[in-house]
Amino acid sequence: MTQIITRFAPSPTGYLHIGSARTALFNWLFAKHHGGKYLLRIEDTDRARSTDDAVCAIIDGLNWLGLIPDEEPIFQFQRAKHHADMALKLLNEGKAYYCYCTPQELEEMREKAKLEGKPQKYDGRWRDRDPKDAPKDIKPVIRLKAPNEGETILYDHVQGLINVANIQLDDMVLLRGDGTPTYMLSVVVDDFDMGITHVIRGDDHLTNTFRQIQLYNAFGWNLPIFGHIPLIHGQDGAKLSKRHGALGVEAYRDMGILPEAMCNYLLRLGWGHGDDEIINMQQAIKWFDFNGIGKSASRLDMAKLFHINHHYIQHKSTEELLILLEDQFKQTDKPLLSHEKDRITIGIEGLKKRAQTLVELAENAWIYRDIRPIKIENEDQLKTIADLKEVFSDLFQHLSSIQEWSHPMLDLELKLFLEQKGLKLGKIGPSLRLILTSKLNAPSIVDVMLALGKEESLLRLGDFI
RNA sequence: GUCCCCAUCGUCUAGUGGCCUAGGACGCCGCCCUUUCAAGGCGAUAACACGGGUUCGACUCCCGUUGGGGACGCCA
Repeated sequence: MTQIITRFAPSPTGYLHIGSARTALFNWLFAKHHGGKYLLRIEDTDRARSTDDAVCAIIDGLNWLGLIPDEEPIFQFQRAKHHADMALKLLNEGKAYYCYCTPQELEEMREKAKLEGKPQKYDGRWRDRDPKDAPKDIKPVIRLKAPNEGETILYDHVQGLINVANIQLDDMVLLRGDGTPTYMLSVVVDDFDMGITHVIRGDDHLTNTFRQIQLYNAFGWNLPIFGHIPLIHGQDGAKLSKRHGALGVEAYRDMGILPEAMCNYLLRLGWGHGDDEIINMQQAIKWFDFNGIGKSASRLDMAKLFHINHHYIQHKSTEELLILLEDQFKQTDKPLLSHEKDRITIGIEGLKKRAQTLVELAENAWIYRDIRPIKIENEDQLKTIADLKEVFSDLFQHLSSIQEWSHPMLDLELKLFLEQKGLKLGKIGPSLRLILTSKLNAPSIVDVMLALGKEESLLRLGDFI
């Protein structure tokens, strides 16, 4: 049995698109599931649009998700010479021909076809024409002499059996006028040379596949197995675009999404395994296969992504979370100090259950950083605090006398204090929380005091009496 | 316009002819817990696009309609 080899083949014209990321994930999982190899090929044959930045962005994105290829990436453009030779080979074998059409002619052809209600395609006018008729001033392209009757059949492992009448497919360009190979040619030659056994890619390539099959046939090569996965749409069901929100995976990383949450979410978008929702990568490798892939397009749902992210945050260890937090804070101008880390370590439980993203976690964690004196802008809040000044002064004394700064003790002493004063926590709670954290919404007061420690708690309280 | 694909709660999905009074998850709503915000617990609402067949029996198979999507480049 031959080893299974899959590939992810993005064109480096921008960030790693969220849909592409899922394609990469599926290829990676499929390969791992079958004990095969997953390769990366950068399709940079469009020299005008390909950039090094995009290559970096894509590789960064894949690394972030943990989708590391099993071999060094292949850059398609470096193989252009070989691709061109393969086109020439077909030409010599009479399976391809020179076409001298101008772009204008092609344009007219399409216009005409549209008006007549015919498929928009090249009409093959140079297919059997004598090259002696060739205009001298035009650099010809090489086109495949594709069959113009019968049909091309694809057994797609996701979509099932599909066939297209060859009359619908025109003689595609293999080599451009400037001698560079087109995508269609490069893909087929590379997939063949790389020994790709399974081509898993987006639905948008489905029609290309029929042309590519014709090329495989012209070369006399065996077909790989194809699986075309449905596209990801925006909330409104239309093709995912900028107005639907973030497209690049790096934007999700910047939002504070965990890579494992991203993978889990992407995995469940278009693939299912019974009622399972939270699936780690080990489990996914065990379960992933064509049969779980759905046939219909799915919509991106941020709420669910956030929910899954929340789940993964809850299950991170304190150590891991602290590293992630340090990372978050590196992006601000105040790196995390060691005593701040100590406070956060104590308060982490209260923080993380309130965070759906790392960004939120970091924002919430600010209450445990050095932010004295606490700034409160709201006049009403300041007034309420001022009105309670005596109570807080007494509370300061009360807390100062506590020897054991522990959760049960603080809980007890706070209750005791309120009882003595004949107060409900509702009366002073909001103000106290403001004094300690500057926020109206935060973890419980006892948790906050515990994490801050006695000294800092009293200092913050002292600032307001 | 031509060709191709798709169609279960708002969303992601389970369901492969009888296990379906259609299951789970997210969201939404309600209740409980609660010093706030969360988290958590409990509960509710909610779907087989439509019309024909096939069959003893269709969410499941077939055909059509409608709706949605994709592809029609010397882009990838």
